[in-house]
Order: sequence, then structure tokens, then C-alpha cells
Amino acid sequence: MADPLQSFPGYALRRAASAMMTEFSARLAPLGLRYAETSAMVLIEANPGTTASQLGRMLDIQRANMVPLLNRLETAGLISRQPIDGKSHSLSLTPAGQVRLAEAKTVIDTFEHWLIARVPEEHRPHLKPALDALWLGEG
Amino acid sequence: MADPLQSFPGYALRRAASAMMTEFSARLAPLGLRYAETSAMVLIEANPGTTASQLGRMLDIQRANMVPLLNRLETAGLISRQPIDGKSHSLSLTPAGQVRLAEAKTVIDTFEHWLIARVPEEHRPHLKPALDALWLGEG
DNA sequence: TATTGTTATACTCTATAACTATA
DNA sequence: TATAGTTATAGAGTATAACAATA
Repeated sequence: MADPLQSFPGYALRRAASAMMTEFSARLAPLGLRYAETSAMVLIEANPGTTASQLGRMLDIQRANMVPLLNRLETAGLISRQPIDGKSHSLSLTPAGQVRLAEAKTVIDTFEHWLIARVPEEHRPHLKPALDALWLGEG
Repeated sequence: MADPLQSFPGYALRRAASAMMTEFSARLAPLGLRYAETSAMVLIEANPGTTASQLGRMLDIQRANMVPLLNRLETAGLISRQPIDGKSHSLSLTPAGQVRLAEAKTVIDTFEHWLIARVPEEHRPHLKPALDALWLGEG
């Protein structure tokens, strides 16, 4: 079976990301976390007091879609929201959230090492810079 | 704002794929095609007479999810299904489908060149092999 | 006037289970 | 017994429009 799609870097990018996210999701599942939730918790820990809107901009998630995501984390007792002014809310991890994130971080580290190890050594140093150019590059 | 996520290749992979697929979808939209539909048409052209199940395996799309996808293409008059035996169906592009795919291929080529051009030259030759290792590599 | 949080809604892709008919 | 096509359904992520309240 001929597969002309395999010649396209863009197709390889999509298939690789899809395969890796499936694997990552499976590894997070035992913790009861999705990867979008996990990335939000990582950013909240690194930026305590940040707001939903700021978080959405960093994660490229629409403001509207942050609402159910943060609701789930709050309902699970992993984050708390404190009013800053009458409009914004300050986000922070609860003690339970800190514990859960610590567990998630070991999953992340193991996963990231596993991912990199799949890449042949001669290409390894080039992967991240190449990917960064795709999503961070001038525009 | 601290962004620890930016240190992870896996995160860069997801963001890069997401950004590129958004761009690719936008370029295909004027043709009335989604990228999943477009990739199916590419494979049908390269493997005339193939079946929905074979296609699904190549594209890593569940058999069940191929049904509405192929229905849309058939309704749009871009593909046709011919019974092989009492069970399988042979897929092929209609003349209109061939025309549409030719248009899509120019979009694909322009897009793929644009994508690669975003990657700094020294990393460029390494991107595809690295990505291939991630989704095609031993397992 | 711009921003925050929110609701409602819809679309794309993906995943699973189950059924019928056929190989 | 395994496979092809199909239906139904659900989940995850994403997108837009609109609104009230606040900065």
C-alpha cells in the first residue's frame, strides 16, 4: 500500500503529536488528570496568583474554555480561586493540588525522557529547536 | 510570567502540531475540505480500489469514524463506492474528486514548504527523521 | 473602552461497544 | 472465527458570540 502522506513533514508532525499525546494521556489517567489540566496546574504553581485569562493566553486556550477546566480542578479540590478585585480571581494550588502536581511531575519527567529516547541520537538535539521555531517563530 | 512548559519537547510537539494544523485547516477551508478528508483522498488516489478499513488502518482512524468521513466525501460527489464482494467496497475518486484533490495538492505543497521554511536551516534535515521515529519507531 | 469571568453552543477528532452480514 | 461496514454514543479539545460586571 502506497502512502504518499509519509513524505510530508506536516503529516509526520500531526501523527507524532497524536501518538505522543495518547501515550501521555494514558500515563496521566491514573492520577485522574487530563493533560490540559496538568499544564494549567504546572503554570499555576510557577505563577501563583495568576488569573484564568492570563493562563488561557499562555496555554492558547480560549477564556471560555478555561471555565470548565478550572471548575473541574476546583471541584477536585486541587486549586482554589480568591477574588483579587471585583473582576479577577487569583489562582493557587491547594495542598492536595501540590501533592497531585508533584505526582504528575514525575509522570511528566518519565514521559519526556521516554519521548526523547525514542529519537535517534543524531537528531535529538535538533527536535526541540525545530518545534519551537514552528510554534514560537516570528509568526 | 514563568513558563516551565516551554522546556518540554513533548509540549513543544503538541503546540507546534496544533499551530500547524490550524494553519493547514485554514488553507484547506476554501476548498470545503477538512484535513482528515484530504488525507483520505490522497490515499484513495494513490491506492485506487482500497477499502474503508484499509484506509482507516493507514490513517489511524477507527473504522467507525471512517463512515461519516467517507459519507461526506461521497455526498459531495468526490468519491464513489463500488461493492467488491458482499462485504467490502472499493473506493475511488470521481472526476470531480480528482479535480478537487489536484487543487488540494497545491495547497498541501505550498503549506509543507511554508512549514519547513519556518525551521532554521541547521535543524531542517533533522525534523522529519525525528518525528518519524516518534510515530513509526519500533513501538 | 477594554478586560474578566461566564453561559451557551457547535464543530472536529477520537474512542468504545455492539450489531449485521459476509469471508 | 475473523473481518467489513455500520449505528449509536460519549469524551476531549477547540471556536465563536454574547452578556454582566468591573477596571
